[in-house]
Amino acid sequence: MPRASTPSSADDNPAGASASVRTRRIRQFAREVLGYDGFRPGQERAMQSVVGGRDTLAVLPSGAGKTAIYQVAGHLLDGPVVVVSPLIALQRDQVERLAELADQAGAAAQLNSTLSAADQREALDGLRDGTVRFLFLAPEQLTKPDVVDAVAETKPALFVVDEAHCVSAWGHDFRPDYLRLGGVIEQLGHPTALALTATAAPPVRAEIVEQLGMVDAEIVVAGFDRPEIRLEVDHHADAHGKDQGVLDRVLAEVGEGRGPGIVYSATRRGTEDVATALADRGLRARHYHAGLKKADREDTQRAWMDDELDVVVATTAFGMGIDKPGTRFVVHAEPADSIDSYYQEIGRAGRDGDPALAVLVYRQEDLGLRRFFAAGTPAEEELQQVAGLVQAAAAAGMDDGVDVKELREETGRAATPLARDLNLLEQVSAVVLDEEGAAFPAEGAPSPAAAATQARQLAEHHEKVDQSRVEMMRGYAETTECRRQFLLGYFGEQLDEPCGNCDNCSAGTAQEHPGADDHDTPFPVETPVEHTEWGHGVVMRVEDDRVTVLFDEVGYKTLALAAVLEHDLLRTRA
DNA sequence: CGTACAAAGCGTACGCTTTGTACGGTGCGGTACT
Repeated sequence: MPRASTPSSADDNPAGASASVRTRRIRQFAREVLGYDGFRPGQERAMQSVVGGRDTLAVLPSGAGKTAIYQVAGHLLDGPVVVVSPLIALQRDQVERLAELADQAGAAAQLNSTLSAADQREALDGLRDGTVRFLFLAPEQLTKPDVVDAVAETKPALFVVDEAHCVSAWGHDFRPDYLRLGGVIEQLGHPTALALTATAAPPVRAEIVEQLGMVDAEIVVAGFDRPEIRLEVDHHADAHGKDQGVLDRVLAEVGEGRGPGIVYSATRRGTEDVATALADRGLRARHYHAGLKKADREDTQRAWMDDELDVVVATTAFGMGIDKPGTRFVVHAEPADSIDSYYQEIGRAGRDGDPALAVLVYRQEDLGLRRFFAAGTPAEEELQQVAGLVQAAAAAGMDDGVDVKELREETGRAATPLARDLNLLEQVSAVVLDEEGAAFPAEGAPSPAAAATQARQLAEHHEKVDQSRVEMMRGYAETTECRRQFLLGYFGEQLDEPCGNCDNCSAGTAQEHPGADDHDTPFPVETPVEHTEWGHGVVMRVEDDRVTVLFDEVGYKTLALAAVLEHDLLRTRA
């Protein structure tokens, strides 16, 4: 693999080359190596940005060729490409796909715990000697100093975070190493950073940019609308009627030849019940969730891909990396935790471009579970106790720090909340966690009481935002306006006319309402505003009698326009 | 927050209602044990 060590001309160094030279080389690579005769929306702009050495966040739909964006960089830039990918299965798929192009684009390798120690060493050696151009790994790998050192030595040209919404969705509690990627990028000498995702609402985008420490980031957003997916919501008052409603919907779709499809349920138990009921009625149905044996999960996924199933009934465990273009419907037995999640889940239907259906079978009470998952700000006393124990251990000269196991013995509480407490304290710079997860007081750490206050405030902020995201999900379920206008508005995209392909448009309840350029609206979409109580925000959505604002501190709020005007609640910011 | 299932309460002997309580999702990596 040729790697120019000292670029001799602009042509050898695309990062320093003029935009027109970059354009020429990108197009040449796309045509000759990838076999493209054109680009998908946003794709070339993202390539330009990355090859020009600029940090980039690309929000592009699945199937829009996100992989090609870093392939081109791997080809045109001097240095390897590190790709952070959330699932080992995804890493494996990507390595296999790149292997087909290995001659021109350079070999790819993965680094994870399923490999033997020898294979892990081989991957890093390959990166070092230039035979490996693309290294795929999970964020957890980058908590190991020897991995970071080995990667840093190779002076990577590009640091890619694939499925970058995970930074926001999983970073806070579930997989906190996502929040440490910004530090890793710094340790690597800040190579160009590229974040890729299919769905991210404006606040999620902002968080990705912030957490990764992206500098002057170019944000490319394209192709959000999926007009081929029909949007419907079925309302039910009682639990039994809702269960029946789910079955009826699936039976009708499959019965009339409009399968296969996915049913999403919020609980593992739910997936089993629905799959059993559908199988009893003669459908080829299986359930899928993270509690099943690995072999069963793999076999269900294989059967799904091989057209052996009418329906998979699954929790959110089923999805990322599963791309079946002929999926005809996605039925939700419970609402998702946010419109971000919902849009990603229904986006698995109709990827072939043919008509598809997304139905939310809705009961208001089902939002309770989502509210529960969004809740859980720890008590300040609890945080203070943990911060105090970490400090006391250090003061007593315990060089190994304090780990969750010791905290469990000291406090008698469960490991999960303790790990969450430590992560919160880390985020407010009160403690530092080493690669083994042991906690030490941070340099210049605030007192345990002050740290606890800050950590509680941070958790409270996350909770408010998460709860407001649940509320937006409710808004989608209960709106009588055009559902597609609602969805796209949530992502900051305006659809000027009602879509004509949702239940509200069909029923005639979706009226045309004032858009962004309507001068009668006191607060047009995207107006920065200031609320007397909630502070800074941006108008996301305008209806006849109300306005939805996304506030920095408390997330989404829908306000009655009459009350806003009467009490002067909102002011336009310059 | 809401549900399911168990335990206790009711007021008169087994069947019903009320109260209590546990549980709910996503995956990496490493370790213990076959």
